[in-house]
Amino acid sequence: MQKLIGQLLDVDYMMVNNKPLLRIFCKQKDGKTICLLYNKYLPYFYLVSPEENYEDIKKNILKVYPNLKFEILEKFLPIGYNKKVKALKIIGNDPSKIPEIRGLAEKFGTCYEADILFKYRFMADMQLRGMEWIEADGKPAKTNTVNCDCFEINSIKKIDIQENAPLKYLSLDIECITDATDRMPDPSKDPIIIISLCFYPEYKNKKQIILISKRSGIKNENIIENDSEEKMLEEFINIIKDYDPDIIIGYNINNFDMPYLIQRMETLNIPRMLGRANKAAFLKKLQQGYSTSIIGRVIVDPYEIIRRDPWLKFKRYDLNTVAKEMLNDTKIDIGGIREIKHLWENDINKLLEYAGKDAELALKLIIQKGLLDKFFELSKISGLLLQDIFGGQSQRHEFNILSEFVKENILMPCKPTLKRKSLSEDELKGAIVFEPEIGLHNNGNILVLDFTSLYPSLIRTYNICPTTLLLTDENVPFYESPIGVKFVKETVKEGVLPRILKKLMESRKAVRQQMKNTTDPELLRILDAKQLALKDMANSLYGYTGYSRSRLFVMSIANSITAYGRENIKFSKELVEKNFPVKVIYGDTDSIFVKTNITDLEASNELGNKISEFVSESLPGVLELKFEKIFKSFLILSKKRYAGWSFEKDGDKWKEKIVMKGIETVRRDWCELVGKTMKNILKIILKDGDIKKAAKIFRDVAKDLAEGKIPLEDLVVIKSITKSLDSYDGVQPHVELAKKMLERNPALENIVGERIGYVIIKGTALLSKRAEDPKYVKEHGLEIDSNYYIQNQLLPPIERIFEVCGVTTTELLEGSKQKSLIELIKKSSSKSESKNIEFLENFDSVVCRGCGWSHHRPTLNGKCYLCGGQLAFSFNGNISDKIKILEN
DNA sequence: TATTCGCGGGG
DNA sequence: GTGTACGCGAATA
Repeated sequence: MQKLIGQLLDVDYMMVNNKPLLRIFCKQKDGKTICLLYNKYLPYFYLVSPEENYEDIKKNILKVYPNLKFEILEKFLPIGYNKKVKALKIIGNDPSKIPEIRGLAEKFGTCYEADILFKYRFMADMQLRGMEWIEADGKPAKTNTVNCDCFEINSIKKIDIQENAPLKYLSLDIECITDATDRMPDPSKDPIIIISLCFYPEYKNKKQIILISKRSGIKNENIIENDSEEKMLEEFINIIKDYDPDIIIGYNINNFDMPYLIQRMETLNIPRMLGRANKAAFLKKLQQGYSTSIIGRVIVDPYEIIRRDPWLKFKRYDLNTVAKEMLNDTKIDIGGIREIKHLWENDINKLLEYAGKDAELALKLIIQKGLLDKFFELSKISGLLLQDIFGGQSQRHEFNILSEFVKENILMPCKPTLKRKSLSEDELKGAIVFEPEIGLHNNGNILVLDFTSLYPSLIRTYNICPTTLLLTDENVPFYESPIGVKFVKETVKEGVLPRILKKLMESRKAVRQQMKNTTDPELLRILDAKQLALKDMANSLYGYTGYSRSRLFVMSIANSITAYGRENIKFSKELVEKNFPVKVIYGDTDSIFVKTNITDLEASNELGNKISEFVSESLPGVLELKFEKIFKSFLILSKKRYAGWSFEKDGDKWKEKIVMKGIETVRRDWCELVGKTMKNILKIILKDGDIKKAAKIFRDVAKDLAEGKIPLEDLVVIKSITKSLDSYDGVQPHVELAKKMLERNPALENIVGERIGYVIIKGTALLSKRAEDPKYVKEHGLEIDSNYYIQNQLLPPIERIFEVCGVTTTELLEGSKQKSLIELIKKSSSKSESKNIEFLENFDSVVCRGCGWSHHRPTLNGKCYLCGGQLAFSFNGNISDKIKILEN
């Protein structure tokens, strides 16, 4: 017997002699992988029915499944306080037979925990967690089913070790060739020609190896030539086995490289032995996309991580853009994807360079940017295995809660079988958003105060949990939510959710404290990832209670949380306004914006702290209203859309910046000019408070546009051709341009998948037909349609900003020295809204004379899209006489 | 205004 | 494998 210590990487099982044998893959401190084998654990679930029925039920089930075992245990139901029941534990042998047995059992009562994955069933019962350390007693075992040292173990338990074992990372990228011109390559026909691999740490002193499927006499020790695609794939499998990575990385690997590799191996009849056990890599087609599992390894897709990270906002998420933004590095330019075939035949070195760089970039993103740090921590905090942490948040909470329920003898419900849309009649009522005082506020600082993690704090304060829900009249102290739902007080029984949150929030506090006491950058990075993971988990638990497919979905609980939230924020608003010479001009969910009559930063800071202290003292439980920052000027357009010039104290210095919420400056369908101009204008309005100057900036841009002084690059809009050109139904500018370009240069041949950048040029044709290639525009000296750029690109996002500052669109455009501009707009017949420019100040909405519908802005043809009736201007509810303008 | 639809990344 | 996405803009009624 020996003591084994390792970090938990993966768990699976195999059937041996009709019993499951668990295989627990762990990483030792020195980086060596071991596999622990455990055969003393069987699958089971619970059935709840009146106790007197259990003997009959057993007999009935045994008739069909004679090998099952039973126990009757005392348990608590998950929903409702103190609901004791006798539950029938049904113990099976083969985990994969459980769904079938459940089907039968469901005839006799309600099943619990009948859809917990076997590996998680085991982990929850043993209180094990993904990426946490375990200690086991075992002796060496021999098996040919696993590719690392194995031990047969008798016991296993979690132990506390902070550090992480060193992991091995392999990044890969494949290249294919196809004859098809209008689709992606097809693994049943089109070969893989290159597999490029990048290692971290190095493999046999190499950072990189590139495999190719033919011999062309390249002399390079990092290139391995093969006689055929089959041989190349076999070599690939050998390298995986030999290097034995823990993490496999690739850009969009989940939805391209992995599914392609696996399907290709299937097509060519190559055993897909990529994992640490004798089990083929497993590919599953989902509704949309794929999921691949490889025993003992984790597949990591930087594309998915980056796209889902709210802090990483880019215009596009292709590897080139992301690498440029995050690494200041780029892909190798081979002049379009259809060049691959040409390079494969004529310039293989260039192609190898290209493939090599792609794998390298994907690896760099993960390693240099520490993208996995947070996920290691999330795995530890939620208990999920690392490979499952990239899915949704609901699974993270589910396992965490299950582990707690196991400790407290509470049954976990099965996932609700999702019926139709309306599971219940009442809906989730959301948070409160105060009606904002629209416009520019710059005559008195605005203080922003936030409830620190509002929903988690509410759950803790009022002991909100399915397990504390008071369903019957009992003589115990309770909290009653504003919608009349009762939860027993923590003095009676602390809820599971409040306890989980307490743990999450208190460890976050501790981690942040620890961060203040360290300067080691490596440690700081890990600690920051940890506190972020803790914050994520705490903040998303509320969402889980209101998620209709949650195992613990109770609408009245989710509604109680938001109701408490509304109550507390309203209470705070009134308290602040009653006790201080201020006015709350806006608030959303967990924040209030307090307008003061002072402009001094230090004085504002003092007042902010005073308000925070005063309100927090009056708030119940762990609720706290924190003073967050000061806005020297604040521009609010509508609910959830504002910009401000913020000041935050950092030590004894003030840090200032422009913050924006709900106001976008980057959008796929906008050219660069739009964002640039917007930022510029907002800066001037907020910092200088000079609206006239801002308006002048706008007019200058308009003027420069008309005079052709704006660089073409700032006017380009880029869109992709996603399918063959004739399969597009409507007319879209980039599609029309692609057609044109093809006509001019038939050698382009395949344009599908290409990104087309276009500008709109002057002319009388339909807008879409006037899309043109910027290069062509330069070469032929064509004139861009400045009117289009003003009306369709600049004006829509910017006019609202000026409008709330009291500048009408008329004024905005009139001051322009380019008098003809207005004329131009008036005459332009394609856009009726342009014709209204002159009269904008005379109406506040556009109403249909037929159905009375109030439109936000005039429609293109001047007719109501609901009933086809004529539109008319309306001011203060009165329909204007100037209908003629529309009809002209 | 509500609701559905389709797409992203990759070769 | 006792399972499986999501969020958003555009189009449509």
